[in-house]
Amino acid sequence: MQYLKDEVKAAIKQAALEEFSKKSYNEASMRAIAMKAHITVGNIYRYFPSKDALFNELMDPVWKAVTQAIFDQYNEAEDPLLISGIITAIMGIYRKYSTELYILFHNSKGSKYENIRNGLVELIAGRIEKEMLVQLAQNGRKVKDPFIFQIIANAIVDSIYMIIREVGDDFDRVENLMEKTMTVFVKDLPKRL
Amino acid sequence: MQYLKDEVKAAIKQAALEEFSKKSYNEASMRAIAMKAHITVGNIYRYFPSKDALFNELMDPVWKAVTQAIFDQYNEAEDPLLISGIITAIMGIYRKYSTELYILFHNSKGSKYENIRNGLVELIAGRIEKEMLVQLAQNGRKVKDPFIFQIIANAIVDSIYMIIREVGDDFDRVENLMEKTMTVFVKDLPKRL
Amino acid sequence: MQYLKDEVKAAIKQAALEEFSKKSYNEASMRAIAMKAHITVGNIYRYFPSKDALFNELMDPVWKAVTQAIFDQYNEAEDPLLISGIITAIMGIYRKYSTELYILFHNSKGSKYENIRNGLVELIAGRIEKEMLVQLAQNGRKVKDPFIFQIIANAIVDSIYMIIREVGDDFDRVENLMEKTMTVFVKDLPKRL
Amino acid sequence: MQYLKDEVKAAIKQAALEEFSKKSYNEASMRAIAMKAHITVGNIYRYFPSKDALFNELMDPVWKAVTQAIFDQYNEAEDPLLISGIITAIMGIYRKYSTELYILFHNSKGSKYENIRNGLVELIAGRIEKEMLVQLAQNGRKVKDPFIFQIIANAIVDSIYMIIREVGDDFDRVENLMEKTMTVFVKDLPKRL
DNA sequence: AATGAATGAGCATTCATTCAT
DNA sequence: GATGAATGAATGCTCATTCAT
Repeated sequence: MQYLKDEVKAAIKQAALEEFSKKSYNEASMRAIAMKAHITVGNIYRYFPSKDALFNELMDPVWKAVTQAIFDQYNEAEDPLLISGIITAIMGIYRKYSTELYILFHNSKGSKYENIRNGLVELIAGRIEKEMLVQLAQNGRKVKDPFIFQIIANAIVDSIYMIIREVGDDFDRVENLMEKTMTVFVKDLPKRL
Repeated sequence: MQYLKDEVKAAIKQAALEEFSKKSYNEASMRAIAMKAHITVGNIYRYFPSKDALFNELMDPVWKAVTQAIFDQYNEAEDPLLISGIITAIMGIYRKYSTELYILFHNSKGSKYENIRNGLVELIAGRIEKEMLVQLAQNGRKVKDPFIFQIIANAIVDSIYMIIREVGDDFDRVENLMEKTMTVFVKDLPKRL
Repeated sequence: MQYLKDEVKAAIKQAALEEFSKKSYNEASMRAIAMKAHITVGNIYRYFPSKDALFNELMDPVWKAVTQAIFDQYNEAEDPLLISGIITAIMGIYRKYSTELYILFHNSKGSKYENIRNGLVELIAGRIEKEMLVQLAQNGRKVKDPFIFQIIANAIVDSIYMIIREVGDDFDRVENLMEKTMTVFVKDLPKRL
Repeated sequence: MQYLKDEVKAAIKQAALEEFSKKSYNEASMRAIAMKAHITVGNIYRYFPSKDALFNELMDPVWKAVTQAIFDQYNEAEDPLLISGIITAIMGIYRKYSTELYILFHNSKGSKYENIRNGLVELIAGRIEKEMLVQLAQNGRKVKDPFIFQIIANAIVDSIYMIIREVGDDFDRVENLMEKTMTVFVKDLPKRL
């Protein structure tokens, strides 16, 4: 009866994925997941010890991939194209785990993942700031309010998500838009700061 | 006793505003609102038939103002400053309803207001596209993928969100960051497209 | 409507007292208490923030009285009748809180009070042991297994409870039996050790 | 396949014995018993129709032995050594069913066995009373309040409980403490009554 | 107009028991 | 004979809403 178990577990994960993409971790309900999976609430607990564990099992691969990408970027040599490495990494992740990435970014409130999007934004903002400050200093200029780096980084993260969500499987188009977006946001950035 | 009634209603709305700006619609509690308004729970229901109605009444003016701004922009004559008109409009709304705007942008998930963001993005994207296509045409250039306008518009709206969320009540700083953001994203945009 | 509230609170406490004298803290059910009090579960929580708090409010006076008695005994000068002070104190407590004392001694498993009976036994055992070892040493004798002091102390505590439960309001008889019990258990104890 | 069945049944009983000696009837879990018996939950129900039935089948022999001992003592000729006959009987049972006796005494609350303790107390109290009254009568003395016999009997039973609980499987120590307890409580009892 | 006590459905989680295989 | 997946009622607790006063 092993195949049945696998089927049910898959059904629960699928149902949970649906529920968590509509409601945040906190608002999602185990009852709703059970209903979507056509099983009883109690039975979910044969497969996952808790709501938390279920959410974590769903998020774990994306979380690992995203943190790995962040970690790699921290340790790699300076990249002339700035955050392009991160973006490539995230695109790879999205291709595999589109819904999970959406949940991780938008509906993880209440779970241990709720700050990962911020982490990514912080990382990118830090990268941009570092680079820009160097370039601006060469011309004796300053930045009035460094919060602008957060804004740019946030826009980048959001754009990545939007492109991949809307353009989906057209790999070339995604790549083109990604490149264009980076150009629009960061090319000659010092001139506009 | 109409006078008293108005006072109480105002107190409830004020208290609700505070509660909804700290917690999302679902997480906010009628008890907490009642306490903040120095009123009993039951009494709220003499003024508002439900939590939903209270939330809606709170959001209604901002919602109207924002949709009005969108509508006006759609119908108005071409603005040489691009989307700056919309931004100005939003800043006007923000000066009047900063908290409500914050709630509308960040805590309206699940309510009927959650799509107002899309409306804004569409409008701004349309504006940018129109303007840019004109300018590019003058130089005989084209845009490969017009989706980039959606991305830029989305980034602008998201930045508004973010600025309001993080900078909050410091009106001058909000204005400065708004301006800088617009500069970074759209100044000399044709050159980067 | 204040009197009503007091009535309901009293009803809840009464119902809880009944439930907790039949089931241990862990096994007792808030639903059962609600039913006995002819109210809904949710309403209990208007009066007590948790099962724990309800139990504690019930047990607090007895607990304070018992620990006070223990504390007093620890600090008082040596009493020639050994534990008679404690016994008197406990008798006083029982007259006021018979059911609560029963619960405290027999049904507090799972609560923070679950070790108080042991504490009392330990205290009395320590007292007896101290006294006996002195007396035995004078005759060059020893005690083979000091666990016997625990047994005697336990018997004393249990007897106190039994006497008061069975004899109840007949103060003189309780006193007589208490005295007789102490005589039976500890008079000339060194000779029997 | 009767042989196999017997093995499994024995394994279940052994596992249940372990579980019930650690947790009370209510707190014990069929899952835990199944795991300890290296068997599935459902399979237990082929051997025992319910948790209750399993508990009862486990307790039955001890229960029978104890009640038999009580019955025998009631009908037997006068024993010059007072209640020592009962104690000897209980010690015999203990040697055979130490765990079951422990469960019967400490974890049978709520089951049909919870009153066996009272039976024992009554029997022992009757025995002591009878014997003491004879001895006291020889010296022309009386007992003021015969409830003291209940108290002594209760203390004895409680001590048996306690010794078994705390000393557990050290048979020699149990026997020594049993003997010492009897000495402390009933040796030269007439002198202290 | 206002109070605040009461309700009832909801939440995550557990567990004895049943039953298709 | 045995499996273990599934059930359903129970647990403590929360909260928007209702209603007698």
